[in-house]
Amino acid sequence: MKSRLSAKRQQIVDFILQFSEEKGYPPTVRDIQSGCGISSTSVVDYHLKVLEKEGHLRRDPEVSRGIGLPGRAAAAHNMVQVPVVGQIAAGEPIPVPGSETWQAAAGADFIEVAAELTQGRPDIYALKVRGMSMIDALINDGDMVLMQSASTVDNGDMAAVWLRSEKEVTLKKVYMEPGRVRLQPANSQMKPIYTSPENVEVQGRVIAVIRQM
Amino acid sequence: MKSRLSAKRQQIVDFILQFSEEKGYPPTVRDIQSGCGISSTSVVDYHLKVLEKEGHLRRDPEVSRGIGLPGRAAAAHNMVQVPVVGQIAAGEPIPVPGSETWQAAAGADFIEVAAELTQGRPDIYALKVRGMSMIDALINDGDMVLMQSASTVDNGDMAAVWLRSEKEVTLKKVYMEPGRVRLQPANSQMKPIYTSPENVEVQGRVIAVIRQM
DNA sequence: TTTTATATAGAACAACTGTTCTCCTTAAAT
DNA sequence: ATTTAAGGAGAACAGTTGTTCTATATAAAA
Repeated sequence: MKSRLSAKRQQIVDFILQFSEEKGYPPTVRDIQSGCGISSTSVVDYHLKVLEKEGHLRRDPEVSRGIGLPGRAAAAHNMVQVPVVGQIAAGEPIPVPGSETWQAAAGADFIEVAAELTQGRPDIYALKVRGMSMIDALINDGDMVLMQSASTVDNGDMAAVWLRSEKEVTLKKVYMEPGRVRLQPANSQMKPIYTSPENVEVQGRVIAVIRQM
Repeated sequence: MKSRLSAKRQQIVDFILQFSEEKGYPPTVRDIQSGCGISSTSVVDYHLKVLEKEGHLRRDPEVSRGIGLPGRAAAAHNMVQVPVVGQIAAGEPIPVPGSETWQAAAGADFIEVAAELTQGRPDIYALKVRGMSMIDALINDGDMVLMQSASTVDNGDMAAVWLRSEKEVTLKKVYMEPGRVRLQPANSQMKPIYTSPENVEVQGRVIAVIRQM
């Protein structure tokens, strides 16, 4: 379908690519005209028509900047806006955003993270750690924790659990054992905590930790 | 960091995002108008102006479809490709990429991080932590450390230092004190190490730590 | 009540933009 | 020499599109 391109047409394709990358939207016919040193819009249109027929690009008729280069959709860098819904500290349950509360939390901020980090999972939110109570999870004051809402977790998942009797939230690896729950700190030098299943309430799964100096 | 949006404005941002993804180019004011059920173009323009002032999008004046969402189509500005140049372990100096080695490292991987994390600093690279020797810096096996090349650091900076006599690299907060150097673990419960200035060789400054579960 | 900030409408303008029409130029093929 | 194909130039048209002006509505603040 695609044939080799003449110098001029290759220049046009290159220009469209570069323009799109730089500006975030495709060029107009006249952008291409001045960008490639062409004297008339009709010449640009002529080349674009050929390029489209040969399959080198796609045009939406009568749409301004309606030019698309194949394969550019996949090249889009994926970023995710993650809402920072609150802080996590030892003395209180973590704020889990409900489906509606999601939008409502006043004054909420966002952090941008690579989609790679969330692995496409929905309902991700972030918490800023306050205090040093999570230090045995290798998480320090000021760290940002990416969370996924969950009431249950798989064995070995790092999770935020609320300990009812201690009235404390903690980040630990959770292991269900016969008759009890083992909460294992991320720091293997530290000893696990054992407690009853009734005492633990899983509030979310830890997706990632980001610490900025 | 961006503030929360009203329902209508959130709808507009969502529409721009979806439109851009689908079509490959941003919508016009009138596309947004019909797409969001707004009765006048001036209302769209009004909301776009607010959204731009609040930093939720960027507009190129008098340019058709001149709307750009941060992190999406024109993501090149908001994302940074950071090369993962190697691993960091206790037994060896960290591999610092030279200006030319930068491109040369065969099979080098990259991680995409938000530009927010690097704060525009150049010469950032990443190291994957091997082993548990950095655990007193609250850094675990498998963590990704963002580094900036540096041979000197400010007092209190978290840095990668090579201890000559111990033949060991470690991540600590560095404090220059009269006649000695104090290496303070990030975990304040742990005791600092004191050594001579001749024994420490600063290899880089820690910008951020990313841990993925 | 008056004022102010926010949000919505409708209309209109001027510039932007895709498209098309006619008229060239060049080079190879017939 | 004539034809044909590919490429180019200039102008003009009509629909598109960003922008602005004026007017209205609502709710909070003074």
